[in-house]
Amino acid sequence: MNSSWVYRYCVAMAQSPSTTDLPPGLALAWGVQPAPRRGPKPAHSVEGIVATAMELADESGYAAVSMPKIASRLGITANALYRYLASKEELVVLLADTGWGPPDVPTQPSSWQEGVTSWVRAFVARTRIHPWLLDLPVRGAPLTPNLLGWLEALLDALAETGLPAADLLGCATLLDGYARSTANLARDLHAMSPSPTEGAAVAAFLEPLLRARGSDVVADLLGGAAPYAEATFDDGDVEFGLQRILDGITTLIQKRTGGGADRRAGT
Amino acid sequence: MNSSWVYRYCVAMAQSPSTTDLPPGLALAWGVQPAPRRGPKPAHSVEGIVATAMELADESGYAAVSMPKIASRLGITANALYRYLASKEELVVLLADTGWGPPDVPTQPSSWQEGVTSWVRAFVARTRIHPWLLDLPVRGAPLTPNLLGWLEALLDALAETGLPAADLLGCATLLDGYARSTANLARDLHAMSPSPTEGAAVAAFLEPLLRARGSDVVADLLGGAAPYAEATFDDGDVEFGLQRILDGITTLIQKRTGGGADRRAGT
DNA sequence: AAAATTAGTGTAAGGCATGAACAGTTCATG
DNA sequence: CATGAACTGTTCATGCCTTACACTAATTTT
Repeated sequence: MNSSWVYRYCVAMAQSPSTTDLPPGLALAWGVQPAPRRGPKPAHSVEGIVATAMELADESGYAAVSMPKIASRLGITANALYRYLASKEELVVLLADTGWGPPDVPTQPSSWQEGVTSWVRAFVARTRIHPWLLDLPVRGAPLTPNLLGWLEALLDALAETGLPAADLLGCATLLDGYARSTANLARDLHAMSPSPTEGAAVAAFLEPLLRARGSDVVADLLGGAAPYAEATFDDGDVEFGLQRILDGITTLIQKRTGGGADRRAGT
Repeated sequence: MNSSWVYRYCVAMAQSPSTTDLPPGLALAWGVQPAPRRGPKPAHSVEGIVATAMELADESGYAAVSMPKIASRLGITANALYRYLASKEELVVLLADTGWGPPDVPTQPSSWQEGVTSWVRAFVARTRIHPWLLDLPVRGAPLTPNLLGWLEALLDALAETGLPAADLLGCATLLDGYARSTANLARDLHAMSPSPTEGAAVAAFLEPLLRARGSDVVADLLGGAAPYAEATFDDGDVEFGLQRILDGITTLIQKRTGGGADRRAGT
């Protein structure tokens, strides 16, 4: 298993030739002080702009976050924003970091299972507060303080397993992906208004087509879907997959400690 | 564990009052014949439009798929496309179905592990052929033939475990999410040109900051990142997390068969 | 005070999805 | 066979979006 996360760090930085000119938003996110300025005092601040963007996102989703809307809410024109931000992409980076915030997980979990579980729960809870976090077009590695804080928290929890570093990375990637998928699913379900009658209509449309081509398993599910009328995605849904992953990691620990070095990771 | 997938089916259909007017793209995807037309013969077809959109996506990514671009490539104006499609969202649905295509997995795997493994591999392989599949803004349930085909294939493979239906859904959701996350990661890594020297510069920038706030685990990873110079995301990376999930499902099977009914799913 | 630098405005270009009105083509029916 | 309905593709238009450039006004340094 190559260390995929580490890759993302390195690779995403391909554009930054020196430490002084970092990729958009990075220096800002890390609070690097810009050189003292000479002209008129800025009437606004990057923090204020990001906060306004977050307001918009909280109210109407990520699609509503546009430069003109942010600017007009601040009483300036869209172009003025570009005195504070190099591009919208930079805003998105800062928005992600601010939206995620610091990870709120217990620092001293009683077991690695508990630590990982609360991490995943905290992750999903965060996306419930700010659903638009899942819509942010963030590509590449997490490089901002809070995003790295989340990663650190997860790795800290996993470190208690005593697994080698390469395995920790693999597990972190697995869990991060799971948390993200689950949060996405929960968001999708929450976003659509459940209407059992019309859902049944589609089931009636699809079921014969599915049966006709032999997709019986899916057809059965669809047919049996009517009973499940409440569309809430409860914590049990989050828990199920998580439990499988925890069990899988447990098996890995046994393999690593008991089975000796007969197999390399992932095989 | 509520049956999350099934939810998605029902809920997504909330907009379709009757079978005759289905949500955008659904009837088309299922090949429902439209009523015989009277006017002039259409110079183009939905299939052709989707194929052109796929060309554009393959060449320049999903961002390049715009109505004007598709239209100009077909020699018509953008508005003419709306004689074939109700909206861009509909195009995206068809694009997803066409891009994924039928699942190419062995129909008779020798074990459920093998079946699931080849499903995940096929999934990831597909996203390597059409990376833009991961960018499509598809919300809600898979309701098109090929997407349901992929789900069916996964459930078929999982059915060999003998687990109850509710568990199968949970496992399918878990695996689908994993495959998607992994594919996303692989795509991100592949998309960025790896440049170890500059990656090291960022590591040098970040490491002291991370150490200063006590993020030693991440800092160590970052420091040790230099050796990993090749940015390929090999099959081992896909395999690692998959193996954990397979182990987790194995544990679940043991729990379900051996442990009796002392615990409900996911607890 | 003068010069340099910067904040915000106005203008504008180029891109996007999509709506409405319209011209021309073709088919079904009288 | 003719006529009208239906349909395709065009033009015109709206309202978004990001972002580049030139300009004015304010402020700090020299």
